[in-house]
Amino acid sequence: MPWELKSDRPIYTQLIEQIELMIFSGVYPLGSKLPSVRDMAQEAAVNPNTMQKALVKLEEDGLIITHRTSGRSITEDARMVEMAKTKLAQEQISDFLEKMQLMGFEQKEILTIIDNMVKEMKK
Amino acid sequence: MPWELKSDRPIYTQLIEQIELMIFSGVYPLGSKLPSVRDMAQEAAVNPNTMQKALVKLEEDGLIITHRTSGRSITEDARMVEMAKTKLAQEQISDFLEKMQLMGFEQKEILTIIDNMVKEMKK
DNA sequence: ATTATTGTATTAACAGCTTAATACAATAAT
DNA sequence: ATTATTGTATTAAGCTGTTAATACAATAAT
Repeated sequence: MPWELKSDRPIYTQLIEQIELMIFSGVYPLGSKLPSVRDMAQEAAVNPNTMQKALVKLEEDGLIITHRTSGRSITEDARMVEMAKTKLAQEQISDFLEKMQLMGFEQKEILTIIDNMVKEMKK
Repeated sequence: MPWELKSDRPIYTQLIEQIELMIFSGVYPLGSKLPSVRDMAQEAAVNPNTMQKALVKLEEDGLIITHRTSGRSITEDARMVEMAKTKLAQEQISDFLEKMQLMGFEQKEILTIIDNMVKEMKK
């Protein structure tokens, strides 16, 4: 998964989101060790300070543990990860539904549209 | 519809999005006159320059027409509005589905979740 | 013990967004 | 004709995000 960074939003927030996704989807398994700030920064082609900022936030959220001089690792608390994942999913869904309704789509319409798109993707 | 402006993204982009929604949903009907930049800025509690920036972009996209000294109005080209609306909707849906899949949800799961949420909303 | 690697902190510079205060140009309203 | 309203442009200031270059502190590796 290449790092996809656009310029329309702060980079560090995008880093946070993408690292979250990698945790949720198991790219970084529970308890696994993360690369160093410098390595992750280089891989994402951003400044170490920017990556640092993202990692600090993820630590505040409890998804990442910092071991002062031996790097960082993903938390081993599966419940915490699951909760964060569920919360994000619900936000995604409600934001999406709200916006579609603001655009004037009926709930029934929305379901139909998604249904069709999912069928398309299965092909 | 109160203006909802967060500080995590440029305000002018949020203004663009919200005005688009108002056009798509008919709050501003086709051909109708928009308030002046100054009035809209005051209503949204932003600087006139910021509102101006958003309106200029909407004009570039063809959704708004500028009448040099007598204000702006929504385009009367229903086809153009419909196309912009469809394009936005498709972006919303594909972004949403992509993110849910990155989080590790199966397509079937996603449909079920949305189905349930829509049923919830109907109550 | 020494070295390398880790996270962390600091300072400076630059760019973009936002606000503020004006000013100008065109024209609708009077 | 005059006035008011419209969009537009300019300049300055402040803030945040980003990069860059360094330095420090703690400790794992040797």
